[in-house]
Amino acid sequence: MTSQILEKTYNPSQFEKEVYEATLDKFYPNANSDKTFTILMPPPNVTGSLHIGHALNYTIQDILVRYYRQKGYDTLWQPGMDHAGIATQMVVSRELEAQDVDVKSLSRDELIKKIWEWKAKSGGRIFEQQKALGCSVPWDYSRFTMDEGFSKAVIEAFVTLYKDGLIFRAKKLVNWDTKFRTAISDLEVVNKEEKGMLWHINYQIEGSDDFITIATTRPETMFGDTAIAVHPEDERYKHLVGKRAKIPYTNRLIEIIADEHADMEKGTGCVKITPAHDYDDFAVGKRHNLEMITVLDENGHMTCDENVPEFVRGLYLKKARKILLEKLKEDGFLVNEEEIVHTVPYGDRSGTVIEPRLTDQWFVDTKPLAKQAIEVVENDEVRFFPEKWKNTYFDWMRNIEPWCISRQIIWGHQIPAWYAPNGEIFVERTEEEAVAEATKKGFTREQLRRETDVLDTWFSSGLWSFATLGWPETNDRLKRYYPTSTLVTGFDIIFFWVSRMMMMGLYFMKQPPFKDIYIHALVRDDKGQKMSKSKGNVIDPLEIKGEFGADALRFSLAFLSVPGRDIKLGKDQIKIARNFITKIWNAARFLQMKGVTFEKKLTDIKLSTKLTHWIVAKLMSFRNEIDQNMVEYRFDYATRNIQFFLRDLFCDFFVEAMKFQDDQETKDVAGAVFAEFLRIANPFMPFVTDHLAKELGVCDTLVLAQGVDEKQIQTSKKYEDEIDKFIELVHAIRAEKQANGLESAKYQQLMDELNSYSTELSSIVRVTN
RNA sequence: GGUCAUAUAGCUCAGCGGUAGAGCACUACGUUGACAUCGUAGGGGUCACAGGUUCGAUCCCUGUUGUGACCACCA
Repeated sequence: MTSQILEKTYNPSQFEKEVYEATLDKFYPNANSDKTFTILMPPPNVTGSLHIGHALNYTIQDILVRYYRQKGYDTLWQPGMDHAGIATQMVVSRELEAQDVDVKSLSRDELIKKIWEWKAKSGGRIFEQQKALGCSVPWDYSRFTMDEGFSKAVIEAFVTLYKDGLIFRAKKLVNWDTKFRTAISDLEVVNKEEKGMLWHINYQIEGSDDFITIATTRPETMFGDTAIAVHPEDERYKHLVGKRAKIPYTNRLIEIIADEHADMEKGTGCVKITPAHDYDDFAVGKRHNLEMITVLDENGHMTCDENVPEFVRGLYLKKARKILLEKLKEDGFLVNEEEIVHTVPYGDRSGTVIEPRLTDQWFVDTKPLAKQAIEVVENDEVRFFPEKWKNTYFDWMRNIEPWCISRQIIWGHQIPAWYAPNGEIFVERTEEEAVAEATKKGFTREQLRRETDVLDTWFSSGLWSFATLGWPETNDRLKRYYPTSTLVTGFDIIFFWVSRMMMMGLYFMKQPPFKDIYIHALVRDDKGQKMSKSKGNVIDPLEIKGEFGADALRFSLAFLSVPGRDIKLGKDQIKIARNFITKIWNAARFLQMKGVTFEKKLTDIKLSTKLTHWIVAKLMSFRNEIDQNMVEYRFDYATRNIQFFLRDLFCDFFVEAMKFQDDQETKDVAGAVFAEFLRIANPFMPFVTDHLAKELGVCDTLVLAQGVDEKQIQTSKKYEDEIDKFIELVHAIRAEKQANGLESAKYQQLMDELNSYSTELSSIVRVTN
C-alpha cells in the first residue's frame, strides 16, 4: 500500500480544516481511564476577538491537553465564555447609540434583552477562532457565566457567603466611575502619573483677620471639607489647633485639628479634610469623628444643596473647578499655584477619572478566605510556574482588602437581596424564600424591594473551577475533575482571577481548584513593544495562520515561551517555524520516494546495524527529554528537542546516511522512527503531523496514538557512542577539506580513520561534494 | 517609596562553579538520489560595571548602573 507522493510544497491551508474536523470527536473525555488531566480554559470575554495573547494561552493549553490525551489520560479541557459585565454593557450601549437608540430610555429588561441578542450574534465568533488554532476542546461542554445553571451557582455562592458572614453591606468610600455610574473594585483602577496643579487657598480663621492656607489639587471638593489638619508637632500652626476656619463662599466653619496625616514637608503643611471624597481623609474623619459631606453626585457633578454655593451647583466637577478657581483668584483666596506631578486614578474600562465616593455597597470579607489560599501555596500544594509569581500572589493576598462586588449596572447576576421599608435586608436564594422570611417579621411581599445592583463579573468567574462542572449539585463530573490539573494564564490576572478562584474553590470545595499554575508571558512585537491597535503593531493570529499555517504559529509561540521572559514575536520568527515544518514535510517526501512503507512498528524490527541502533536510541532519549520538559512546563525546550531530533539527527545524519545504506531494515526503521516522531510532535503541531500520518499511511489520526513501549526495544549504548564519534569525525573532515583541501595530509589521515568504521557510511562525507 | 525580574554574538535568546552556545543576519562554497522555505564550512562575545567568596566566577554573594513589570502613596 504505497501512498501517493506528497505535493512538492507544504501548503497548510489545504488540509488544516479537514484535519481538525476529522478529529473533533476525539476531544471528549474518556471515562475509561483512571488518570485525569483537566484544564479550565480561561473564559474569553463575550466581547472579545482573538488576539495573539489568546493564541499563546490556547496553544500552551492545547499542547498540554493533547500530550496527556495521547498518554491515555482522561482529559477535560473545559471551555466557556464570560459575560464581562461592564465591558459588554459598554459595547452594546455604544452599538445601540450608533443606531440612534436612546439607551437611557430603555428599561432594565429591554436592555438585557438587547444584550442577549447581541451575545447570540457575536458570541460564537471566538469559538471559530479557537477552532482555527486547533484547540482540542469538547465544544458541547461550553459554559457561559450567565447561563441558567451557572447563575444558580452564583446565587448559591452569594447566599452561602452572606449567611456565613463573609459578605456584608456597608457604607464606605468606593472607587466611583462617573461615566458608567457604578462602583468598581480596586483592581479595576489604574493609576497614571500626571502633571497637575497644587492650589494654595486661604481659609479665614474664625473671629480674626488671619488666614490659614491649605494646599489642594481638588479645590472643588472644599465644600465637603469638615476639618483642616496640621501636624501635631508643626510649630508653625500649633496655636491654631482647636480654632475654626471658614470655607470660602459657604462660610461653613470647620475645626483645625492635629493629625499625623498632615505632612509638614508637603504643600503648606495644612491639609483640608474631605472625608467623603478621599481615602486618607476618610480615615482621618473616622479618627476624629468628623461629619462626611458629599458634594459630588453619581455623574461627577456638584450637588445642588446648601453645602455648595449657587455659582457651581450642578456643574461637572472640572467645569466647577475652573469657575471656582477664577473666582477664588478674583476674591484673593487663591494665593499660590504650584506645578506638581501626582498620580491620578482612572477606570480601566471607562478611562475617566475615578472619584472616591461614599455609597452603600456589598463587600466580600476576603481576609479569612485568603488565609487558606496563602497556606496551600506556602506548603506547595499549589505550585506556580515560574515560581517567582508566588511572591506577587503572596504580596497581594497578605495585604488583601475587602472586595467591593456590587456594580450599579444591569448586565450581570442581580444580587439576591430584598429590602424591607425599615432597611432590613433579606438575602435568600429565591424571591419566595425572601418573602417567607420577611413575612415572619411582619412584612408583606409588596413592601419588599429587590436589590438592583449586580455582581462584579469576577465574582462569577471566581466560581469557574467548580460551577462549570455542575456545582452546587454534586455529580460525577465534579467529583472526577475537581481539583483540576493545571491552570494556564497570564500574570495580569493573578489577582483578578487566580486568587479569587483559589479563595472560592477552597471555601466551597475544601480543596484548591488546581495543582499547578502556569503563568505565561506577555506577547510583544519584535521590538519589545506592547502590541496595541493604536501603535499598529498587532499581529493577528488568523492572518498569521493564513500566511504561515497554524502549526507554525503554535510552534513559534511554544518555542519562545522561555519562563520569566516576555515573548518578542515578529514574522521572522514564525517564518523560521514554517521553514522547519517544511523540512519535516520534505523528509516525509524523501522517505516516500525511497519506498519506505511505514508499515512496521519499531517493536517488530530486529535492529542489526549501527545506524539503526543509533537512530532508535536517539529517538528514545528524545522522547524522554520531551517527557521531562513537559512535566516542567518547558515548552521552549520541548520544541528545541523536536527541532534538534528531526533536523540535526534524523535529516542531517540518518537520512543522509540512508542514501548510502538503504537495505530493508534501514527503510523499515526510517518509517517507524519517523512515524513515532510525528506522534511526539503532534501536540505541538497537530495539523501537519496528522495530515502526514494519514498521507503516509501511518494511521488516520495521532490524537489518541500511544507510543511504543521502550522496554521492548533494545538498543546499545555502544553503537550510539560509536556513531556519535563517527559524526564528530565527519565534521572534522569536512572542516579540514574546507580549510586545506583534499591533498592535505591531515585530511588523508582522517579519511583513513573514517573508512575503518564502515565504507558505506563513510560515503556521507561526499555530501559536501 | 516598596517588591520582583532582567543585562551573554549585530538581532532574538539558551546555558553553565572548570575550553562560551543556538537561530536569524553576515562571509565563502555548493544544485549531491527530499528540502535554495536547503546544505556545508567560517568570521564574530572582557558574558553591563565594581568589589567579595573560591585553586578557579559569565555562573554564587554584595553594591552600582541600565531596562522592564507590579504594588503603594502623594493634600
